[in-house]
Amino acid sequence: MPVTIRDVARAAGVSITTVSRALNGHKDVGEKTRQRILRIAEELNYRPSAVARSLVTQKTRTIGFLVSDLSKGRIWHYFMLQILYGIQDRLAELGYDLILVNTTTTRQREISYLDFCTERRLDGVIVINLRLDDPYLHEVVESPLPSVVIDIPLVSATCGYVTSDNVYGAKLAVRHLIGKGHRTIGFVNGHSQAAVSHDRLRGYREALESHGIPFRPELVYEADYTVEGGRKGCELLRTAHPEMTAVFFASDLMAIGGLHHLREAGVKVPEECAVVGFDDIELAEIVSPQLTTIRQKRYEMGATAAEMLVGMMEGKTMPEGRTLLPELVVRQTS
Amino acid sequence: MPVTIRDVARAAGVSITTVSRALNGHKDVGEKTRQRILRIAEELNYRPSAVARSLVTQKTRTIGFLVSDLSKGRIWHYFMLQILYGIQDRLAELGYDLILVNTTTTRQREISYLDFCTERRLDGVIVINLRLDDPYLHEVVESPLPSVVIDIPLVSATCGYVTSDNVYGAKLAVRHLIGKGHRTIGFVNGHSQAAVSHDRLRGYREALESHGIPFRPELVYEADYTVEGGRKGCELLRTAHPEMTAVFFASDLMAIGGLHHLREAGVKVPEECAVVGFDDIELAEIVSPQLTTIRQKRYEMGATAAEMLVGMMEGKTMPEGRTLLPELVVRQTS
DNA sequence: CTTGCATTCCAAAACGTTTTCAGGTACATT
DNA sequence: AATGTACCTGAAAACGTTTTGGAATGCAAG
Repeated sequence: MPVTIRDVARAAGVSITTVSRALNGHKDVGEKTRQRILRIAEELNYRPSAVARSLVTQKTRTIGFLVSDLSKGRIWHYFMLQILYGIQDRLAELGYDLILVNTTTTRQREISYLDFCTERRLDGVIVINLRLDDPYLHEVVESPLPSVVIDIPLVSATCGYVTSDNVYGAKLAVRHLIGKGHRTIGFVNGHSQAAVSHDRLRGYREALESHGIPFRPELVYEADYTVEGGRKGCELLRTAHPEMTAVFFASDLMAIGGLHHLREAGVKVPEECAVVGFDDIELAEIVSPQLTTIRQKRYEMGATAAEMLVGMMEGKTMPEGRTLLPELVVRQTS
Repeated sequence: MPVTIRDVARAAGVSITTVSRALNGHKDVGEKTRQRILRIAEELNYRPSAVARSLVTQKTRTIGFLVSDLSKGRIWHYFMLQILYGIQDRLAELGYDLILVNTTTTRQREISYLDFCTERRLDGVIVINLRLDDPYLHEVVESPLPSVVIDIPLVSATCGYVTSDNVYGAKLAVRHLIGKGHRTIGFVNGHSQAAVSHDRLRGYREALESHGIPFRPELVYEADYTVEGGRKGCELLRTAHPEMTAVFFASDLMAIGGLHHLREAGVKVPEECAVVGFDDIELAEIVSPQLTTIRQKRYEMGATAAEMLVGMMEGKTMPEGRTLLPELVVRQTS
C-alpha cells in the first residue's frame, strides 16, 4: 500500500527510469519533467524503499554496533554511551544508520555475530567491549566485513581500531600524584582480558620507574572494572599497605568504589589518601568529592570510529589504528 | 559474492523453491532432499539475505527506537539506558532488531521521523522523551505505523503507551516524608512539557491534602530535569522558605543537584533537610549519601513496550496503555 | 484402465528499486 | 540530404528471496 516509484511514474506520464533519475539528481532529465516529477512525488508523498534500493545496490547503508554484555544490572555502559553518541552523530552525517547488536543475545540465537551481520547485509560493524578471549573476536577481525574495534589494537585488511593512549594516560595520572608528593601509590587495575588494562599497568609502572620509584607488584590489585571491585581492591591494598597515600584506579567506577571504602574507613580524601580515576564519565563530576581523573575523549572515539569505518567501506582509506590522547582533569580527590 | 539461494539450489540439484521450503521448514519436501539441502547450505555457508526477504514479505523485522535530544553533554540517558536494554532484550527474543534513530539528527536531514521510518520500511517504532509540544508527536501517534510511546498517555488505533504510575509514585514519596514527621515539603518538578511532570505534581498535592496539609504553590519550583536545575531549585526554595525540612525532586538527577547545594550550604541530610528523588537510576545508590527515591521499573518498561508493539504489529493485540507501579526505596537521605 | 489423491517438486511471478543499453528527437554541421 | 551530436527518455535486466499454481509421479481405489 505504500506508494511506489511506479505510481509516481504513472502519475507523471513517464517511465520509472526517469523518475528514478529525477529523484536521484542525475542530470540527463529535462528540467520541466524533473520539476513535474518532484512535485508529483511530493504530492503522492512518495518515499523510496530503502530495502528495494539495498537489494539492487548491494549496500544497506546500515552498520552494526556490536556490544557485548549489554544487560540489566551493568553500568559500565555509562562509559559507552558517549561513544555511541559519537558514532551515531557522525554516521547520521554520512548518511548511515545504526543497528544495535547485543552479542549476548545473538549468542542465544545460536548464530555468530558475523552470521548475523551477513544475514542483514550490514555494510560494516563497530565492536566494543569484546574481551580478548572472546571466541568470535578473530572471526570478526579477519572477516571481509569492514570493521573497527574499540580499545583492542588489532589491524587487518578489513579491520581498524580506535583507542586512547592508555600508557600515556596512566603516566599522566601517576606523574600527577608524584608531583603532589606521593611515593607509595597503589594501582587498582581492571581484568586482564581488556587490552587497556595492560597499557595502564605499563604506564603506571613506567611513570614510577622514570621517577626513580621502584615498581612493587604487591601494590597492584587486579579487579574487574566494577564499583564493588574497586571498593574491595582499595580496601585490600590499604590494609596490606597502610603507608600508601594514593591510589590510581583504572576506571572511574572503580575509583568511586574506592571512595566508598575510604569514606567508610574514615580516611580523608585527598589529605590522607589521594584518588585518581580513569575515563571521566559524567559521574566523576557529580560524585562528591569530585573525582580527579584521566579524560578519554569518548565522543571523539565514537566519531572517529564511524569515520574510519565509512572511509574503509567506501574504499577511500586503508584500515589503520588511531590513538587519541587522554588528558588529566584535576578535581577534588588529589 | 555472498552465496545465494541459487547457488545452494544448483549444488543440490533442485529448484530454489525447494531450497526455500526446506530451509523454512515447510513440509512438502522429501526428507532425504531436505537433509541434503541443509547439509549443502551449511557447507556453502549460506545466509539468506534479510533484505531480499524483506522486499517480498514486506516486513523488515526491524523496529525503530526514536529518541530525542541524544547529544553530547546530556546525561538524562542514564535513565533511558535500562529501558533500552529491556526493549532490546525482548525484541531479540521475538526475533526483531533495533535501529537507533536520533530525532535531532533526522531533523537535520530535513525529514520527519515518520518519513525516515517509511523509507526504511520499519515495522514499528518506540518513542521516548518526546516533548508534548514536539511538532511531529501527533504525526507519529496518528500514523498507520504501529508505535508505542513511553511516558506519554496517548492511545490511538495504532499507538499504545507504557508509563509508570507517577501520581502514585509521588504519593509514595510524600507520604513517606510525612510519615517521617515533615510538614513543610518542597517540590522541585521537571519542565511542563513532560506528561510525567503533571502527574508527579498531582501526586505531591493530593498526598499533602489527604493528610490535611494545605498545598502551597510557592513551595513548588519548576526546573528542567537537570542536575543544575535541581541545585538551583533547591537553593531558591530553601532561601525563600527556611522552615522547609524536606524536598521531593521529580528526578534523581535533580535530587543530586539538590544534594550538591545542601552540602555547600552546610545543611545536614537528612537531619536538617530530607531529600527524595524519582527514578532510581544507578547513581542514586552510588552517590553519597545514598538517595532515597522512587524506583521506576525501567527494564520492565522497555520489555513491556517491546512486547506491546510486537503484539500490535502481528495483529494479536489492540493498542492500549500500560501503567507500571513504582516503589519506594529508602536509603540515606530521608 | 481410469480416477482420485498424496507426495514431492518446479517455473514463474512478485516485491521496488537502479542501471545498462539503446532509441528517439532536434538541431547544427558537412 | 546525409551525418554527427547533444539531449532526453524508456524497455528490460538485475538484485535474492517467498509464494502461487500447477505438474509429475506413484499408488490405491473404483
